[in-house]
Amino acid sequence: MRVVTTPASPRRIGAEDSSTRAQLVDAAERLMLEEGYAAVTSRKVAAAAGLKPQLVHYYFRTMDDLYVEVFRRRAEVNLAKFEQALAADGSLRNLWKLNSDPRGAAFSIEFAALANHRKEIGAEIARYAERFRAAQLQALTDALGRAGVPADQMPPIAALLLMTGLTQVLALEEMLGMSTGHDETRRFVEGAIARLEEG
Amino acid sequence: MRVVTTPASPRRIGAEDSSTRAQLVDAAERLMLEEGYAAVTSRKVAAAAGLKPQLVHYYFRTMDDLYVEVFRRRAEVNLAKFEQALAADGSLRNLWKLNSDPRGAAFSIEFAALANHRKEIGAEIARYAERFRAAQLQALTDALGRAGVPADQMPPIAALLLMTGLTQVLALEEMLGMSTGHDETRRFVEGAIARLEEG
DNA sequence: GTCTATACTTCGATAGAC
DNA sequence: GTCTATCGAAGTATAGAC
Repeated sequence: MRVVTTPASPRRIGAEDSSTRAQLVDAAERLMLEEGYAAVTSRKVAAAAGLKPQLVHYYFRTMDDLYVEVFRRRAEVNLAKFEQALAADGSLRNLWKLNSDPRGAAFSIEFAALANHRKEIGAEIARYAERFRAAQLQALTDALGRAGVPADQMPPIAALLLMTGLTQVLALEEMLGMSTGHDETRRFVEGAIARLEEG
Repeated sequence: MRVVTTPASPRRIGAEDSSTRAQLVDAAERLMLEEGYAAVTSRKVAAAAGLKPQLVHYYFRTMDDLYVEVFRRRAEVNLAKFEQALAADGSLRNLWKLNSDPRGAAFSIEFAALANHRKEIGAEIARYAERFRAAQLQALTDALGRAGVPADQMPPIAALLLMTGLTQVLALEEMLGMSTGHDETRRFVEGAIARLEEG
């Protein structure tokens, strides 16, 4: 399926499979990680890609369109990787490990801030978040079931939200240079998982 | 104690107790919540306060100085309120309730994004986060002790990070319009707290 | 102590040339 | 299908008038 955005303006837009366009998305992604979304301006993106600033507006009608594209591309890759890793090993331990990867924390924060006041970007993020949620919930429900944990004692959705929140807060604090209690908490969670899966 | 920022420039800066200055901080806070940090520009802040744009730079040497002031003022108020509420009722139930307040989630996200690439702001946030952490950890350690939960079975720091993460993820998802499983998770946590405190 | 006039940079976006 | 010349608006910051 191919979603065609309504051409509110008569202005022409470059082809989606252009390699120049891909270079711009790459540069925007790098900038977003290194300096935050406020630094992702048409001029800086172009400079980082070694291109002229006007090209950004040839390939993307607005800067928001570029932000959405950066998010979408990265999200698709992440989701695919995640589903593949879970298919290979659906254990609680692996689910926790996959969630603990702090790469992408900076990314999440930038987009959360963007979503905060850019309706279209918020909707795009919510769509992907729901897909992640569904995939993770299925995996966690299966894993808890195998470990013999009754759903009324620990509802899978509660376990999932607890795990998601914990990994997010750990990543955020590490970005701020805070680490007190992190190791102890990780040991606690990993111990609990080991006990669940081994007996 | 009065911290004097080094006058790297000879430019004069307005008095800290000026009411005009306070109006600017108010306006900046409002803008930050409504439109995000990227919308907190000297012109917009001034317009929202009904003042001239140049006044922003009279009272704040840089925009970052203004951001830090917005954060600091709000953080001090929050911390004082929190400590007061905990002194009146230090139960687990109240600790959970205080953390569940979603007001300020937008605020946290904006500043997390800012901290991501503004060293000075990150340091300021980390300072306050450490103070919050210490106050909460003390309260939670006491409450878990009263409930008879052994520390090696549920380390207070792990419980705190789990609770903090959960409330953050719930607030963030609600901002995005997601709410699946939230009620069920809240019921689960509140049930667990009730069981702990009632026997 | 308070505010304004002004400089100069960077922004997003479009119309039109190749 | 691809890129450039150019515009008007908005950005931060300073020097100097009251």
